[in-house]
Amino acid sequence: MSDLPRIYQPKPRDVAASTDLERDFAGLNVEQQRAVVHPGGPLLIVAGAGTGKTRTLVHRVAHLIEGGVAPERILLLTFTRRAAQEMLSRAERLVGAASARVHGGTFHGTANRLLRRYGPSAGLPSDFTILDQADAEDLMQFARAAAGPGKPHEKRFPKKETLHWLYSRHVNTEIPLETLLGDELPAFVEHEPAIRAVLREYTRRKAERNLLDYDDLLLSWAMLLERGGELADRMAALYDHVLVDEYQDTNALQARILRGMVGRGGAPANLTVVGDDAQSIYSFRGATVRNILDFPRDFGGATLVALEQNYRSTPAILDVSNAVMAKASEGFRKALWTSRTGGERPWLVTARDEPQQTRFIADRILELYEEGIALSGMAVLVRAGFMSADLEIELQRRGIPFDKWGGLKFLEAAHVKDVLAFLRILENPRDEVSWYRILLLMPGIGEATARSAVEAMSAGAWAPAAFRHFAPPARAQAAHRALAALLDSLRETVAVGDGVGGAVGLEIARVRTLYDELLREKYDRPEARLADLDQLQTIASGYPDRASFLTAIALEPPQATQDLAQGEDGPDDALVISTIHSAKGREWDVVFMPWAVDGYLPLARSLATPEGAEEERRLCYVALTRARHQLYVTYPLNAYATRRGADYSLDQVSRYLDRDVRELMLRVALGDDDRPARDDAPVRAPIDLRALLGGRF
DNA sequence: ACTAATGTCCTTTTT
DNA sequence: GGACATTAGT
Repeated sequence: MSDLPRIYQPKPRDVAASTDLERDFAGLNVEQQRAVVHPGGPLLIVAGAGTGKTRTLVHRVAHLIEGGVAPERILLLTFTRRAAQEMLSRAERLVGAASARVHGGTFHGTANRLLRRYGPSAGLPSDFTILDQADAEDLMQFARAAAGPGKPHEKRFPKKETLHWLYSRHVNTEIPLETLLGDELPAFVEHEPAIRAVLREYTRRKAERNLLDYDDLLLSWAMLLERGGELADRMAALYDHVLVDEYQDTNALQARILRGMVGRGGAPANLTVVGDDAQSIYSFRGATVRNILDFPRDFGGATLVALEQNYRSTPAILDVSNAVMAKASEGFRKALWTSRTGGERPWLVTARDEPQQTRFIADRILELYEEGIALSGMAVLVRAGFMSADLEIELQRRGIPFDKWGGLKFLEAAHVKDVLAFLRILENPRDEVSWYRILLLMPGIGEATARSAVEAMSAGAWAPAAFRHFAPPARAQAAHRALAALLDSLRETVAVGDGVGGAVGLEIARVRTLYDELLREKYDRPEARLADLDQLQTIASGYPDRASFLTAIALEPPQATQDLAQGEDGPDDALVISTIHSAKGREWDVVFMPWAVDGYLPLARSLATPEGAEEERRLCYVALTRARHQLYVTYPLNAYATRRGADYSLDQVSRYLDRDVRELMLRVALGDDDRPARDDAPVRAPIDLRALLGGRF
């Protein structure tokens, strides 16, 4: 494509890197250049969608290295590890292999790395296990049972998910517990003492079992820095420059970490943050736009650069996006512009019902494909994972390959978690949650037997023998024997395969000699689940050892099949189906946005607060601005959401597509034959009925 | 006393 | 389809 920035193109070998760098630098606009050459001290780049934010960051990294900063003394914090990798590989084309030494990753991944190294001097053993959210909630369940209110729940007590949400929210936002309870969960205010007891118990159990949840990773990092002393100085001295992408989606805790990592001892805070308040969509995780808005205050003397020239989308798409944000209630007022011209108005397609909406999208994808647009150049963006179910079936039926991003169910599936539980107790025999999970799988072992088994092991210092010598009731004896034998054989596998690539895959194979049988009994159609386990095995074989596999799977879940597919089948051409959240920072030639109805976008649940509704608007904006050339927004006229008690109909076009927005779009109605009827000449209503009605008196 | 089977409600977004 | 509560069955 001719309008691709040069930086995307492979660098000819015989051209010196610096020549490339200079030539490309000239292709940046004035604001981008300012950001790139900013010497030091805090820098805030407010970058609208598609304004070359990534390109600017890449150049800044390259510029720093060219200027003599050692690559390993640069830290690049991004939202996903993949984003970091993409930037670093682009930087490599500018300054060569040196950029590979730049430290890049997510906040959580970086916390993990630093804590394994510096934690031991602060009483945190380096072999901690990381709990993902589901694990953390399971552990919360145990804490709830142990420290919660007495057996009969006289009054409703919060469930494990709610307790975990409360804990996480408190840690990430630093809002006091009592305030959170009063504002968000007033029904549980009276339980505050019991809730505190449960959270204490939760924390105690994590410490006792050497477990860290996602929040602990950040919290420990922050606290090590804030405690001061030699350890903090050494961590802060690791980096000369810190760059943070997607700053609008960071939270208060992450801001604390940054304050600790830069500008220690009066040195200039060499911190660059990039973000767009209009794309802040992670408040449910405690992110706050305040981080961006307060940046100049938090880091004195900050330089501000605003990028507003859009290089991604056609003016027609940009106009619609801008119109959606024009009605936003707060935020930096800015409008993206482009020097390009042309482009068709985005379509607003009205379908009769969901099946017709689905058929339209599938039809259109095939048409565009035949016109020469690769499937991988198209994406379908939805508010929530379940909204693409019908489309996925249709695509499968028609043989259109697709990758689904976000809402990855693979690692959450019960059978995958079951198998992982075996690996986890090998890695950390004190992992009570995994023990329970495994024990309850076995026929003849129920809750009571599992509990006494865990107690016996705890008494026996979690040694392998403690389980072997546990005496189960008669009905559970066969199960106990089989499980003990498997665990013993797994420990042998470890001894043999230690340090050998593929050892983890072998362990999984060994686990499956027992587990596959259980799976077959439990499900009528186990094939799909068995295939998942095959895939898990393949993924695991790529890791050098069990510990790194388990850590990777908690921090950076493989993006479904695609990480795998790239190594095996080569570059498959596949359509992308993604949640809007997971589409952040990406772009496609053609974007479809189905379900543009009130209730789904905005999602009904999010409307409880005005802030929630505003975030949904930004979500809509993020989706629209992913499109380069063509944008199709669709909605069905008749659809129903089945909800407890009152089913409600989804029959209103999304409130964010108000009249001003719709006038910028091409109205298309689908007929009974599915043929799109374009209304190419939308006229403003020639008569004003309101005025006529009112004029009678 | 314990496990297995049945019934009921709910289903956002992610490190 | 899954998590949780309840009931049936051993």
